[in-house]
Amino acid sequence: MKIATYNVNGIKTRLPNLLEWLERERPDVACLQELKALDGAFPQQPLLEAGYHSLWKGQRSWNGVAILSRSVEPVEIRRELPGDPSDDHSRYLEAAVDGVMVVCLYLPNGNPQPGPKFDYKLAWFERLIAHAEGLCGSGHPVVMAGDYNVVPTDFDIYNPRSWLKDALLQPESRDCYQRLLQQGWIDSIRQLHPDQAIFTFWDYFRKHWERDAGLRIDHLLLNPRLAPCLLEAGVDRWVRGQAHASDHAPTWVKLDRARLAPQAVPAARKSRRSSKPS
DNA sequence: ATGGCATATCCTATATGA
Repeated sequence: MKIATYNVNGIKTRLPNLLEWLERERPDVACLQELKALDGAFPQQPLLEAGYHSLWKGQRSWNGVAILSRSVEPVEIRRELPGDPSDDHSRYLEAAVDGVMVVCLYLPNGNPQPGPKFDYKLAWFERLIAHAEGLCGSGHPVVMAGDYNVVPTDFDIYNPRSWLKDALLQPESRDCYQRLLQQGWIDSIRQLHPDQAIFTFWDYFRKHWERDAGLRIDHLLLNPRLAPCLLEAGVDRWVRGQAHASDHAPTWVKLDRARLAPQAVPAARKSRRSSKPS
């Protein structure tokens, strides 16, 4: 099972790139961010023709997230990150897909920093940490995939020098990310490639792509139940090199669900094992 | 301190992104 996350930076403009990627890489699940489109403008039909069911949550101009699934329909669990009913940004979707809980998130960028946007980023992150705690220990296999807008360490960027004041590298942002991992989540890419600089984003300026001057900000976190299934993790870099590309590349994991450990059976139920149903 | 580029919409100008 291949699960990917891809910040498309505008799904209307990016649809040809998205369809080409889906056709070539055939992910089973794709979490998309930055749709930048209203619900009614989501390209449901072209995606169905490409073999993908969709759940989506749009918004005019900004944000917007979707979960695509091949062969099976994703079952929606929630469309909002709990904790602030006044938050009207479309940044969160949660669904069950073929036995796996899939979270698709688009964490606020937070620039300029300091300021209200950075405060919003940290507040959103705190809400995520609070909600993720329950997901982590739920006993269900869970993947939290998305654009976290956090460069976890200086090893995850070509050169931190010109980004030191950026919201993506601030100690507060990194501390939130570490606190998430401390709950028990596995950072898939880092788990399998501890010594390799891997990037998922290259900005449009100053020939960053041509120079491979990138950042790692798109992450797939696995909870302890799902972590033993991790087989491979990587970035479809070729997508970033295409004409009219997003500034992000799709990032993915391959999972072997046969490795799912049997769930702990509560003692009260376990004791009934001997009484056969008639 | 600014800008480099790309997306969107209230589109020959401005807000946002990372």
